[in-house]
Parts: sequence; C-alpha cells; structure tokens
Amino acid sequence: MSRSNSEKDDRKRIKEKENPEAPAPNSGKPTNFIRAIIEEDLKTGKYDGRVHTRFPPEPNGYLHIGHAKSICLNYGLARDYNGKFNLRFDDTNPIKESEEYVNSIIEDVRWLGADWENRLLFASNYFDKFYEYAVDLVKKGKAYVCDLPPEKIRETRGTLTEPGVDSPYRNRSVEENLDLLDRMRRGEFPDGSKTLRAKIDMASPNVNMRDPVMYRIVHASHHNTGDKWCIYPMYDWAHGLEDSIENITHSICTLEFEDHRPLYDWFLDELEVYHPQQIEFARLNLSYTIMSKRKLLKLVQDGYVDGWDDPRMPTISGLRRRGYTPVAIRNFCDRIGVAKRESIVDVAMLEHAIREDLNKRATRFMAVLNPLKVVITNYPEDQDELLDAINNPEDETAGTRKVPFTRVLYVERNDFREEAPKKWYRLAPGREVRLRYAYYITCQEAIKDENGEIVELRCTYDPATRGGDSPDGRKVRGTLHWVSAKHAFDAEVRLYDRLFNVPDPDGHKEKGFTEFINPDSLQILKNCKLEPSLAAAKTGDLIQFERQGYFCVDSKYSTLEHPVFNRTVTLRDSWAKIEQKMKNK
RNA sequence: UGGGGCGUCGCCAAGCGGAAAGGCACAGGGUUUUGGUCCCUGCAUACGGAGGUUCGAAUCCUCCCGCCCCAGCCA
Repeated sequence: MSRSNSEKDDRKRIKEKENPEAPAPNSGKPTNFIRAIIEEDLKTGKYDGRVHTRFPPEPNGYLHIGHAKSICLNYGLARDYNGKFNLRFDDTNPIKESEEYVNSIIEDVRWLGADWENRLLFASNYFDKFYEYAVDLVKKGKAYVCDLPPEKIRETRGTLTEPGVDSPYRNRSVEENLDLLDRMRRGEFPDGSKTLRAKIDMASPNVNMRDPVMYRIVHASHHNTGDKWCIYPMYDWAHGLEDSIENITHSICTLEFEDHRPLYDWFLDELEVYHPQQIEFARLNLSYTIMSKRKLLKLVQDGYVDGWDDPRMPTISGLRRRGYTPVAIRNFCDRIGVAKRESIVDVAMLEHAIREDLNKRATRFMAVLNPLKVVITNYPEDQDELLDAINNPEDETAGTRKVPFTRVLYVERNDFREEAPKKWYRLAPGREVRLRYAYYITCQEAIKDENGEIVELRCTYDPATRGGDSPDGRKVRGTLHWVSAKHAFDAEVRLYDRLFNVPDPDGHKEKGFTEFINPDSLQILKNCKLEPSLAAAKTGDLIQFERQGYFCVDSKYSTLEHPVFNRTVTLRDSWAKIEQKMKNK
C-alpha cells in the first residue's frame, strides 16, 4: 500500500497536523459520510477498533460498474482502515442463481483488485446456523409457521395507508410451530404451502415489519447445497445473520434497503447476537446507459448485444473487453464519491478516467482506419527505409521502434479535403503536412474514379525533412499518421459508441429503454491498415492508435489470421469541436 | 392521503454556525512532430422556497415545494 504521491503526502501531513492523535488512515482519500461514521466508531471504540466490510452479491447476473462502486467502497474502507474485506455470495434463492454467475463474479472482483484473502464465503454455508436461529426465535414466541397462501399473505398485509390484519395462524403454540417448522424442513409440504414468519406488528407503518416471511418452501436444487434444503431464507432474515456470523462491522448497502434496517436490527436484537450496523448509500447511475440487472439481461437475451461481455455493456466483463483498466475504474469510483442523494453520473467522467490511465501507459502506434492511397511521386520506386518512432511520449522508458516508409502509403481518408475549411491543418490540394516521424509532403493532385470518388493522392515529399523536422525551420500545422502500403497488415477494427442515444434511457414514462438504443453503437471496419509492429499485439496490451483513440485486442474474436481491435475510447478531439461550432453557425 | 430518504454550479461532490473545496464538462490562452498530453485562466454574492433564531446560517428552528423508495413466499 505505498501510495507515494507527493501531493497526497502533503495532504496527509496537513491532516495529521490538524489532528495529531488520530492516525488519519483516511488521508488523501475523498471523504464521505461513511468514512465519517467509521472514524467516529474508531474513536469511540464501538467495534474495538475493527473495520470489517463485505461485498455480498447474489449470483444471479454479471457484475456491472455500479457493483464496482460498491466493491471499491467496501474494499477501500477495509484497506484504508487496516480492516478486512469479505467476498460473500448472498445465495439464498436457488431458482435464480447459478455457478456461472459465481465464477464470473469471482473473476470480476479479483480483476478489479479487491482482495478477500481467504474469505470467499457463501451464505448457503450458514443455512444450518440460520435454521438454529429460527428455532430460537420460535421458542421465544417471535416466529410462527403460517399456512396462508401467497395471495392471502398479500391481502392481509394491508396497504401503505391501512394496517394489515393478523394471520389466523399467528398464535399457534411454540410446540406446534416447532413441529411444523421441522416438517417444512424435511420436505413434507409442497412449495408455497407454508412459511415461517416473524411475529412483529401487522399494523406497523413500515410494511416490512408486518410479520415478514423468513423461510419459504422451495423444492429446488441449490448450486452449493444441492438438495439438502427445501426451505430457503429470505433476504431480510438471512442478511443480518450473515453479517453477524462474519463479524462484519459496517454492512453497506444501497438506499432501497433503508426501510429494511429496522428489520435487520430487529432480528439481531431478538436473537441477542453480534450486531453490525447497516449503512445505506446511493447506487451509481451512469448517463447513456442502464444499470438494472434485469434490463441488462434483457439486452443479452433479446440479442441487442453480443452477451454480457459485449463491449458496449456497462458490465465489468464488458468494460474489460472494451479495454478499460482496473486502475481507471477504481479512480472513477474514487472520484464520483459516496452519498445518499440519487444522481446520474456523466459518462464523460468514466471516459476521462480511462483516457487518463491509458495516456500514461498505452503504447502508441499508427493505424489507418479508412485508408486512402498516397503515392509519393518523387520518392524512389524501390526504396524502403526504417524511421524511428517514439512508443510513448509520456514514458521515456517505453523506448522507440522502427516504422517502414515507402513510396506508396495509406493515410486516413478524412485527413484529406478537396476544399479545406477554415483552420484546416491537414491535407488538401497544394497543402503541405508532416507525416509523423517521416517527411513533409505536399499534395499535388487528387485522382478520382469514374464516380468522382477520390481513390488516390499524388504527393511530393521533401527529402530534407526526414524524421519530421525541416532544416529551414518552416512550420506545418498538421501532422498525420500513415502506414506503408507494402508493409501494412489488414485488421478489423470495431468502433463503439454509447449504447443509448439519450442520457437517461430508463427515465421515460411511456417508452421502454429499448426504444432508445443507438443503432450506430457498433461500427465494424473491415480493411484497416495497421503498422507492422501491431501484429504482435495481444489481449491485454494497452494501445493507442495515434490521433484516434485507445484500442485493445478483442479477447473474444481476435485471431492471428483475423485480428480484431476494439476502440476503448476516442482521444479528445478539438478539431471535431471546432468543426461542429462552424457547422452550428 | 402511512412510513423512510434526498434537495449546494450543466453533471458528480466537499462543507456540520464565521463567512461556497475538488473533479468532470464548458470557455479562453500557452507549449507541442498525436488539432493528444501538459500548463495557465475563467466558471455558484450563492446553497429547493418562505419565514425565524443569531453579531453572523448552506450549516440551527418552523412551514412549504419537489424528487426517490416501500404493499415479492426477489435481493
């Protein structure tokens, strides 16, 4: 944990000076109300100075960026306060859960960099304990077996404004309840025929307290416990116990569980067991995407996207395939903060985070996405030369590489305009530009085919400008990327755009989110021309195509014979802004 | 119209009675063999509204307004 950054150290020193006796484990990190609570608890010795958090996913879907926020929060707290962090599967509903999800979640959490050490845990491993606790509650007269079918339970629960009415089974004897519960467990009753309910208050203004169901009968095989159980605990019954059993100190969950906290507390209090505290924060929403697992599943099942790991998905696996790094995601999560107010974070924030990381680390290459042939008419027909190119101007240790230059090249088609707009620095008839690391060239002529389509540029070069500098000191404004036609290899490049074309696809009253899907969110370019060094690129490499964006080798479809690159994010493009502004005038 | 939350810059978000941090976005300028990066500069007399308490309020009190969540044998 050596976060050695002089600025951070400075801030740490300042903080330590302000409060000398506090170790200020939080220094340099963004502050938030949860950290305030923890620091207060540490001060008062509430949990003997312990901090123990957990990330408790249900294995019923893939993790997304919203989960990353929770993981970073929980893990970050444990790390910064010298505490512990558990990865615990909240696997209490066998009909929705599967091993596939368990495995993907483990992979994603690990990839993000959270360390649960040896504490990979499953709520299902506590089922015996839960059952013993349930028996305790029955013995205390605080729980009963109810024979009401689901509809009746709903009817007798009352409404938001009217109280519910007691179940006719509410006052069974302890002995009868014990016997019935045992027979429920042994499988004597069909699904849905009975439940175990907490005996709280059918008139409570908090609907969650109106004798909530603790166990339901489900004759289904569980991914972990197999057929051992046919009664499964409900979330409210199980969750606090899981936290208690694991000695969690701060049980952090999202806002919608705020109304459940009295229940969380009630179970633990009645049982008189170790009692962690539940703290709620606002889940992450990102503009131009959706975060609900159910809706993400629909995108997958209805074929709007190519699986959970489609690079346009906000899933961790999608972002990974898109080329996002754990560093970028962590920085993003640190910066969006943690609070109780619901909000929609601008996706530009995420894009900023990935650009920031990749700018420092990605190796630069030249790749022409929409090739336009260029012939350097005064360059010797059979000459080849190798020019030096810098691998990463942000990192000297990245070194240099050789790029082959020849008479016939490709440049980007949209780097040429027959009629140059104002402030156009690139190629146009008569204009001189620099080919990066190569020569200054001047466009003499654009050759068209019978349809008027430009098929080739005839240019001349200045041999004195080798490497890209002019000895006479004359300036050119534009520098273009290029690739030698003879040496380039073909690759497929996939350009991604936001999956939805409105900021809040989930926010419309009449229209469903699928109506806002951006039809141009994926653009596949087939015959891109890449510089030879790129042939060695492999999955996981951090790559920039100069002047265009950050790219990665697609982990799903790329092969040696048929390389596929994904665009992670474009570079910021101030020319596009200028052009847009001119258009708007 | 029951209960629980939340309202500070276009988007996030600090602030916890002494007088509005920071990031993103945006705008302008400088450097530049990526119109990238980097570096400067600007960007809430104002904290949902109205009253009140106070020498002093985004921070305390009152009322009002707006938004979100809850009536699964989902989590």
